[in-house]
Amino acid sequence: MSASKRDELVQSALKIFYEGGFNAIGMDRIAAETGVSKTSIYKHFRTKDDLILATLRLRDEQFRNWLVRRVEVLASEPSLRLVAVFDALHEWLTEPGFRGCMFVKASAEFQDRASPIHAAAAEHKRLLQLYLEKLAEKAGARNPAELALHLQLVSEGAINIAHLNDAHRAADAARAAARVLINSAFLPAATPANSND
Amino acid sequence: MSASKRDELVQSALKIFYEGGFNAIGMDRIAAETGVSKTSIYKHFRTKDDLILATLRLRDEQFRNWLVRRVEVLASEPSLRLVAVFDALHEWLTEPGFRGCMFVKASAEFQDRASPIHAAAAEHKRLLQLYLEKLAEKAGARNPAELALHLQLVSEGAINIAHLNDAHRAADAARAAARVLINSAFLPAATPANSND
DNA sequence: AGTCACCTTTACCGATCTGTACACCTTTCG
DNA sequence: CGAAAGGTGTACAGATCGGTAAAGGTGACT
Repeated sequence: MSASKRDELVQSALKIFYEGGFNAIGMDRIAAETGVSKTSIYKHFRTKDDLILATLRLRDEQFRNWLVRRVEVLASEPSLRLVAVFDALHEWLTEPGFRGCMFVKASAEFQDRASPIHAAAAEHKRLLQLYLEKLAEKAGARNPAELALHLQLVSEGAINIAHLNDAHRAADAARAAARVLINSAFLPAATPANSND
Repeated sequence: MSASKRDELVQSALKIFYEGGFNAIGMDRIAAETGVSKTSIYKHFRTKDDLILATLRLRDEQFRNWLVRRVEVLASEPSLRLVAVFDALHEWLTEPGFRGCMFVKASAEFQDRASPIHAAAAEHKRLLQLYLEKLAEKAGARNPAELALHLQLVSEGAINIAHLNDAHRAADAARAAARVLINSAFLPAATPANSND
């Protein structure tokens, strides 16, 4: 009972924070829109930051699960899954309710590096990078860690630009740029991308 | 007098907002840290949003000027200037005071598409894209608009990841990924990146 | 010297913020 | 049927939010 109620609360809070921002949304609004009284909310979470952390944990879990499963469905061969990541990304960016990355927003509103919220956002990005790295590894990339980071830069950029300008254009461009980077990472060291001066 | 005082105020507010966030910083704090009384601030700006808009305009001007001049110094040939953009970016990302992109933060805290602040952030990104497009055009890229967008995705992603994780790694990776994308954009259509299904 | 325009300080407004005290109601168990 | 227990809404506290009114200072120009 209490556990599932709590999950519902976090799920609702997630949506409200995502659409309205963390600082801009007050606990009164959370209580009003979730139907859970403020007193009860503070029974489950000692502070607002704790509630925000819980929503971020849920978001991290939901998003990564969604991405992994979507990629599994879209492509079965390891070499194709890297591209499939950007097909899944395309789907997300062009969704009607798309409002940017929740963790980017969280890190924008809680800049203090000591804040657990900032740390949670950083951790989410690290986990995504790790996922890409594993995909690149299975696909047999020359340098999986490097390719993963390159792809993450493109995907993060696409998320931001999609939020500010044309989402379709950004999503298409991300897919195209990713293809170029992926191809280059499998070529027999034709273009040494990491040549320093 | 009034004009330069105003500029000083905006300059100081820019720094304070950049380090503390827009919603988190109150006007009392702006008044206290700038030494300008709240009454005087509201003589120059009717609302807090107006002050924020002024800081964003200043930031846009300063950043684009800095980037253009830095690229001019770092490379004289058009074909090399595209790479130089990422050398300049590297310098910025690894600065001690780097705290992410101010416009990303602004758009994160003011998500409403009707907000002039959101629009200002979008405009900034559009202007940067235009600058990259002009560079790509002068360098003789096959598809300047597409290359510019690809490079912007990488650069935006690097700004975000640098803010959350290792800045040096992100900056290096951005430079490497940019080189790959630039090289590919000058090859005689060997890898058609924009091939749709 | 006197006047005027501007800037500052101080105090304040109503609204909203996070977080809490307390009385109430429901549920469960004896 | 009654009583202990725990979740519920109301109402509130203390602080801070954006924004303003009014009075006191300060300097420049005539």
